[in-house]
Amino acid sequence: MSADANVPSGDDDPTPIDAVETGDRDHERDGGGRGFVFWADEVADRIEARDPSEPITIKGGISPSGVPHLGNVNEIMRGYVVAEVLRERGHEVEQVFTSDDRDPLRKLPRRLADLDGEIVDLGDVNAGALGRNLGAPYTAIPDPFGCCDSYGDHFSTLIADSAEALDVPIEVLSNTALYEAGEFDDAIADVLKRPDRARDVLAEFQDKVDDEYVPFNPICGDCGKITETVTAIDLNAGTVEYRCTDIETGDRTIDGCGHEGTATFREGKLPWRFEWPAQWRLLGVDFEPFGKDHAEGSWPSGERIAREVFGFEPPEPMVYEWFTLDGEPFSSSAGNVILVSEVLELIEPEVLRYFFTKDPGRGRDFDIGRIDGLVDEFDRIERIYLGSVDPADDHERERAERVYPIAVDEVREERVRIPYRFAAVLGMTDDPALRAEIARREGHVPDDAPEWAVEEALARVERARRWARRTDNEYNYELKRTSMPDVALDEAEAAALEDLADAVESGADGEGLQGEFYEVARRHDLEPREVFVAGYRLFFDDEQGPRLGHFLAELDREFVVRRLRREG
RNA sequence: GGGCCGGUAGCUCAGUCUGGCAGAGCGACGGACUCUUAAUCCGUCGGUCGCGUGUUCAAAUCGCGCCCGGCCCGCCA
Repeated sequence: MSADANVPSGDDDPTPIDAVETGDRDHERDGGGRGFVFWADEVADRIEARDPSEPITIKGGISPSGVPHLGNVNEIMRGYVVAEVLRERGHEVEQVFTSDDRDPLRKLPRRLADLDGEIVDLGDVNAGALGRNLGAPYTAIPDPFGCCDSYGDHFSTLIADSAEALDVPIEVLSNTALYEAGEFDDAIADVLKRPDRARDVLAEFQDKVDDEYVPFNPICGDCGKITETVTAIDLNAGTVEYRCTDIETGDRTIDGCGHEGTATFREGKLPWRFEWPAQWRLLGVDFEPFGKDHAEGSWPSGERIAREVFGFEPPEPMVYEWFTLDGEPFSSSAGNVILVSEVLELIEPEVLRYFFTKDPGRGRDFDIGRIDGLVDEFDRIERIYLGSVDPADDHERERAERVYPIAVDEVREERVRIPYRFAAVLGMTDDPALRAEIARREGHVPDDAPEWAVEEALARVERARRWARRTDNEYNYELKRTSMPDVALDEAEAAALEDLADAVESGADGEGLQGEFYEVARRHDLEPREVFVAGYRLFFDDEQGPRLGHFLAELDREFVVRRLRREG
C-alpha cells in the first residue's frame, strides 16, 4: 500500500565513472575457477543426510495409460543417475518402479504402441472394447493387441523394456498386484480409521472435498469400474459399502451402473493423493524424482499426508522439468512421441544416458534434427575423459570426469568413435568393407584399433544413416547403384566422363583417379567442379558427396565404368 | 489466480548456487592437402549476456521491478 515507488527521478544522476583506482590489482588468478557441481551429487548428499537404511530405495512410477515415450523415461533415468552416484559412494541401492495400473482408463488414447514400439492408431485395434472399459482399471482391460494379460500389462511391459534397453536395473511393481496381495490394507485402514483427518489435510488442497468424501475408491462388483461413492465403512471386516455412481473426468462423464455392493480393501484403490504416500511407506522409499506436474499439488499434499495421516517422513523429493521433442510437448494424440527403442535406432544407449545426466531442473529440447550435436557432445566428453582432448576449462574437465562413467556401461580406452555426421555420410554405401576402408583412410579409425572397437565404431553408421534418412538432411547420400539417375550432360561433360571411364578401366587407384578428374577437366575445357558435379549426379543424384576419385576407386570397377559411360 | 523453466556469438548451449578475463561446439569466411563435397589441419570472424534499477571496488552471476517465449497446477493421475 505504499505510494508509487516509480517516481521518475529528477535527473539521471550520471555519476562519473569512478576514475579511482582501487589499487588492489592483483586478485589472484589461481583456483578461482569454480568447480563443477553435479546435481546428482547434491541430491545424494541430501539423501545421505537422512541417514537412510540400506538398501537405499529410489522409486518412480507412471500409469500405463498409453505409449511410454522418451519423456516418461525421466522417471526412470533421473532416479538411476542418483542411484549410480550413491553406489559409487558405497551404498546399496534398489530402484523400484510402480506401474500404477489400477488407475482407471479415463479417455481413449488416439495412438498406441505394439510391443515392438510401432505406433498404431486407435482405429487399428479393437477400439470398441476399449470404449466399453472406460473407468475400469488398466489391469482389468483386455490388451488391445492381444499379446499381454491386460492393457496395463502391455504398457508396463513397454516401460520395462525401455529401462532394459538403457541397461537400467529396475524392479517394476504392479500396483494392482500390491492391492490384491493386501499390501495396502494397512494404509487403507489408517486412512479410513480417521476419514476426517484425511479430509482435513486434503481439503486444503482440493475444494471438492466435503464431509461425505471418503478416500477410497472401490471397484464396482457389477460393472468393474472404479467408483467414488462410499456409503459405509467397516474397519473390522476390512470392507466398505458403495454405490456405483457417475464419474466426472473433465470433459466427459463415465456413467455408473447404480450397483450397490460391498468391497474389501483389496477390491479398490486409494485416490492418488493418498496412494502415492502409501507407496512410499510400503516400499520404504528414500528418494523420488517427479515431474513438475506433481510439484504443486500431489507433492505438497503427499508430504502432509505422509506426516499427518500416516505418520512417517516422506522421501527426499526432486522435481524435474519436462523436456520437449522437436520443440513441442510430447503428445501421443498429436503424434509428437518417440520411444526409447526408436531413439536407440539413431544413437547409442550411452549417448541417450548421457542426455539424462544433464541438469533436470532445466527445460530442454530433444531435437531429432540436431541429434548429431548431442552425439558430438558425448564424443567430446568421452575424449576428455580418456585424455585425448583437452577440456576448455576446469569445469568441463570435472564434468567429463563425473558424468562420463555414469553414461557409459564400461570405460574402455581403446573405444573408437566415428564422428556422427561422417558416419551418416558413410551410410551412402551398404558395403561394410568399403565403409571401414573410407573411415580408415580419413583417419577416423586408428590402424591399431582392436577388432571390437572397429566393429562398434562402424555400428554407428547404421544409426547415423537412419538419422540422415529420417530427417532427409544434407548427409542423406545414397549411392544409386541399381538405377541410373536421369542426368543431362553436355558434350564436354560426356567426353570427360568417358575419359574417366577409361582411366578406371585401366586400373587407376584412388589418388590417380582423383587427379584424373582435374586432368579431364583441363582437357575438355571444364571447371573441375563441373566434372565432379556430373559425377555426383550420376552416382548420387546429388550435387555433392565424398571425394569421388577415392570413392569410385573402392567400388567394383565394372559398375563404375558402366555408369561413367551411362550404360546403366 | 498461482508456480516453474528459459532469454548469453548466425545456431545449439555451458557459465549464474559460490560476484572477479564472456566461453565451447557447430557455423561463416580465408588458407593447406594436385582436392568440388564430407573429413582433417591452420587462421579469421564473431556477443549492448532480454530491459530497467539497486547493492558492490567489481554484476551474465546477488536484490527488486518489468518484457518476451514455453510449460505446469488450480479435474484426475
